[in-house]
Amino acid sequence: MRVRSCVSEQTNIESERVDESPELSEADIHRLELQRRENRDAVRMLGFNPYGQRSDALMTLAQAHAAFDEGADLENKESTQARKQAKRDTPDTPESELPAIVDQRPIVRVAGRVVLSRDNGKLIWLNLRDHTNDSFQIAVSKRDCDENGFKLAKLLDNGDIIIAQGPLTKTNTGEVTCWASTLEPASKCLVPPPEKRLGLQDPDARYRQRYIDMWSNPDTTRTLLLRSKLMSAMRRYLETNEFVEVETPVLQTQAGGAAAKPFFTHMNALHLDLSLRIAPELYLKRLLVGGMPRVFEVSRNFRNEGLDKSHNPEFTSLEVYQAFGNYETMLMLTEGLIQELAQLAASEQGISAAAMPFGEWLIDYEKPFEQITYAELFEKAMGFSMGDMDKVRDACAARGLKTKSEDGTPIADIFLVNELFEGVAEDLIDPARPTFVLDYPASLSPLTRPKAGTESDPVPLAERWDLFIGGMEIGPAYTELNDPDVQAQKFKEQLAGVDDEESTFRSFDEDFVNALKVGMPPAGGLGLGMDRLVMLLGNQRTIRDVLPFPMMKPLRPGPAATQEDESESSDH
RNA sequence: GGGGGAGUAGCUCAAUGGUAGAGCAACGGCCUUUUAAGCCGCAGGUUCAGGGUUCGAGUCCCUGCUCCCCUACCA
Repeated sequence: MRVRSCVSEQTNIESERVDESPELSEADIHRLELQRRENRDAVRMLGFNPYGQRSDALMTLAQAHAAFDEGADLENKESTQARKQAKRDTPDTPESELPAIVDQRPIVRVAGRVVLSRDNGKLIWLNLRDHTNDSFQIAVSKRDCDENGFKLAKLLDNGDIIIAQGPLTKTNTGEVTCWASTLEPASKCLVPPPEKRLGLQDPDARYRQRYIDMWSNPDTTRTLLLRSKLMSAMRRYLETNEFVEVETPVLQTQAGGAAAKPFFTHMNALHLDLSLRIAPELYLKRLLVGGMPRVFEVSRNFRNEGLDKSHNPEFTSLEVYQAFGNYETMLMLTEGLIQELAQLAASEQGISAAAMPFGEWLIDYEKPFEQITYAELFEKAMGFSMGDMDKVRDACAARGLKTKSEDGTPIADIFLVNELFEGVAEDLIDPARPTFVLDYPASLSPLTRPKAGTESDPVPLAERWDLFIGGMEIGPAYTELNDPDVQAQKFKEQLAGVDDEESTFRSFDEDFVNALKVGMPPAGGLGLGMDRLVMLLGNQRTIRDVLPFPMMKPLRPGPAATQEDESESSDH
C-alpha cells in the first residue's frame, strides 16, 4: 500500500526491520534520507554533536526580532563606514589611529528550524521558524562567523534545527537579521520536508504526521497553542468564580450521564468488564451530594459512534455544577465565560470579538447573546404551537418524517415535536449571533428539573437551555433534578421509551439514585463542547483541526487487538 | 448508510488509450546583502494495490485500501 507522506514507506520498512534486526540496510533507506545521513556524518566530522545539547538563555525568534536597536545598528554602520573611508583617504595611517568601530548592537541567541536557505557562496542566508515567528533571517558570512559555524551552514538541510548567535542588524533591504558569529546544530531532520512555500497539503498526511504539519504549516501550531490558552483562561475564569477542578473516573461499570454508545474494555485484576465514560455528570453530582459547592471537570469523553467534521470518538467537554444555582445562573456564567474566551482569542488573532470569522459568518461575541424559548422558536418556524399534536403529526407526515418506529409502535408525540424542531426550527437561529434556546420539553430532558407551573401544560417544560453558535450546538445547561423518586421514575421511563438498540446503552444507576436520597442541594449544571468552542474561536472548519492527534484509521492493523488477546491468556 | 471526487518523483501538480513531465526540494559547479535568490549542469518513477479489456493502460472496466466533499444517522 502506498503512503502519501514525507516518510513514505521507509518508516514502515524500518519499523518492520527493527523487529528482526536493529541494523538498517542502506537499500531500504530512501536516497534523499541517505544524503541527509551523509550530511549528518559530515557535521560529526566537524566535531559537533548533530543532535545538540542543553542551551540556556535562548530567545524566541519574536523576542530576538523585537530586540533590534535601530540606533545601535546605524552607529555601527556609520563607524564602520568612517573607518573604511579613513583607510581609503590616508592608506598610511596606522590601524590604531583609524576611527574605532562602535558596536552596541544587541547580541541574540536563537534556535529554530531552517525553512529556507540561500547560499551565495561566501554568504549564506537562512530563515528560521519557531512557534513565535514564521521566518526570521540569519546571515552566515565566511568573514564574520566562526569557521566551524560557516562549514556547518554549508551542510544544513531544510528542516534541521540550529542555534545561531550574533548581533542584530538590518540588511540593505531593511530586514532585521541576526548576523551570526556562531552557529551550532541542535537536531537533524533526516526526512525530506514538504514543498517550502506550500507546506504539507495532503490532509491525511497532515493529521497522521502532525509533527511535520505543525512546522511546515505554522497555522496548525497557532491553533493548537490557541486551544491551550483558551483552556487555561477557562480554568482561570472558573477558579475566579470559586469553582474547583475535580477528576472523576474514566473507567466505569456503567456509563451514564448521556445517551451514547460507550467503548468497552476489560480489567484483568477484578475480572470486570468496564466502559469508558460517555459523560462525567453522575459523578460530579455525587460530589455535590458530598458537599462540594462548585465543581468543574475538563472531561475527555468517549463515544463509540460516527466520525464527521464535528465528531471525534474522544472529545473534551467542560462540565460545571453549582450548588444553589439553576439554569439561569449557568446562563450568566456561560455567557461571561465565552465572552472572555472570545476576547482572548480575538486579541491573539488581532481581530475584534464583535466580528469573529467562522466559515462564511462573522460572529458577534460582544453583544449580549440572544435568548428565545423552545416554544417560541417552534411556533416561529412552524406557524403553530408545539402543543397542537394534530398539526405536529400532519407536519411530520408532510415532511416524510417517520411517525412509527421500526416495530410499528407509534413514536411518542414529543419526539415528533423534537424532530420538527431539529429539522426546521434550529435553522432559524442566526449562526452569527450566539443564541440560548430555553425551556425544552420535559420529556426530552430526564435529568432536568421540571419548570415550575408547566406540569399541566400540553407540553410540560424543563429548566434547560441549549447554546447555538455558528450553526453548532455548543452545549446544554440544566436546573438539575434532585428528587430521588422523580429521578428513579425518569430512569425507568427513559429505559422504556427508546428503541432496543439505544436502551442497551442506558442503564438504571442505583447508586446515583441512592446519592440523591442522601440529598443533593438544588443546582445548576452545564456542559460545553470545548473542541467545538475552539473551532469557533479559532475559525477552524473541522474538529480534526483543533485536535493535535485526531482519530485516524490505521494504515495497517495495529497491535491493540492482539495485545488484548495476550493479556487475556496471560491472565490465566 | 447513500451519492460524488481524489490517489502519478521527497513535496505541489501535469500528461486524446500510443516513449510518464514541470516547479520546488535534492545532487555537482559559480556567486559576500539574498527574500520563493540567481545562473550552468545532473539525477530522481512498482503512476495506491490486485485483477480484466486491448497490439498497447497513469488513462477504460471490476474488486479492494486510504483520504476529501455532499448527504443521512448520532443528547
